[in-house]
Amino acid sequence: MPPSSPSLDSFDLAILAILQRDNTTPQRLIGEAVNLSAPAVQRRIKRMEQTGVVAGNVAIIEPAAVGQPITIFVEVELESERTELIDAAKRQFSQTPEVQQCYYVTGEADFILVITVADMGAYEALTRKLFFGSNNVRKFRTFVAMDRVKVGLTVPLPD
Amino acid sequence: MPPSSPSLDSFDLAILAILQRDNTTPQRLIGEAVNLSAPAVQRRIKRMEQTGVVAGNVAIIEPAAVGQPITIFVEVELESERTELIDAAKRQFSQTPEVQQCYYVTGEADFILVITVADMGAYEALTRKLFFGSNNVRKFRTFVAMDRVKVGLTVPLPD
DNA sequence: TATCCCGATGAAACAAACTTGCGTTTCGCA
DNA sequence: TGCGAAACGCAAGTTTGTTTCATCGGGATA
Repeated sequence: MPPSSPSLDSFDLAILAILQRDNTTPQRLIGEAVNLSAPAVQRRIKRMEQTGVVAGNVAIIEPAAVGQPITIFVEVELESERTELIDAAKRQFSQTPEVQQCYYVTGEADFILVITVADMGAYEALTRKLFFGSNNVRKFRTFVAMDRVKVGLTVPLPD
Repeated sequence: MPPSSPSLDSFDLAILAILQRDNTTPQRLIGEAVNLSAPAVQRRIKRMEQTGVVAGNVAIIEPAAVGQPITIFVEVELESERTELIDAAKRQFSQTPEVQQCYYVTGEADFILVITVADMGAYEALTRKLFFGSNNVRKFRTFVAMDRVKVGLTVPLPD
């Protein structure tokens, strides 16, 4: 459980705006941009990492470059919404590497998945494993991405 | 346009696996993990960044910590699929900060959006701007995320 | 088979960035 | 007015990133 965050001031937000665009930016440059010394920047970053405001620092890999050029969305509807079955589904989706993102949602579906695969054959095999293999999936709808218009985990920051 | 990548060997893939989990890992440690010297690691990373295999280095921000606790999926169906209108929609979605991800897809919808907002009021306002404001949106379906089961841009890497 | 060339490597030197300690300032509150 | 907590900047120390350079194969060619 992340420690509660004591709320962020405008310095923190300005720092976050930079880091979520490029976290290799030197603290010195960040400092110049926000009018703070490098150590001050460093302390704030450290605090936000410890409190969970910054959830991670990662390199973004181009899927096509590593043989996973196809992105697919799937809406999954379950037969039963018993808690244990929901949890079992969450667990299975989480453990599947091809499932890049998984959300439990309200509405006409129960889950929405973002899946990354090498080709449609791989997707077909995955559906067999994840959906047909489970007798708790009532149905699922597939959307193949023709264009990844905007991709990222960037969050809009308040002013 | 990213320069073509000459294909990656097992060293590159091992390095990528580490970086997409934590890109603050020192090159020295990466070197130990993959049996390479730090300079060798550094050259490979640099090359992969230049060829576009590594598309970015970013901090992941917890949306709830910056006042955007609600994640919403939207399937958007357009009235017309004329190229210019598609492109106009792509442009508008790309420019909207609350639209974190946008995909142009095949199937029963034209676009799938991942949206981040502070509350349902903000979402309602956004729908007015993006969908009702445009007379090219035939309909849209909303899915509110109750649980962000798995989030990230991690790509499965070949062995 | 010998030779040349190319690309990648590791060791070491170097530069840059990160991190810590410390004295000072600021600000809220008694 | 005085006290304490929190944050600051500076400067020193440490770690990390980067460049240089000599060397090591692997392949193509003669």
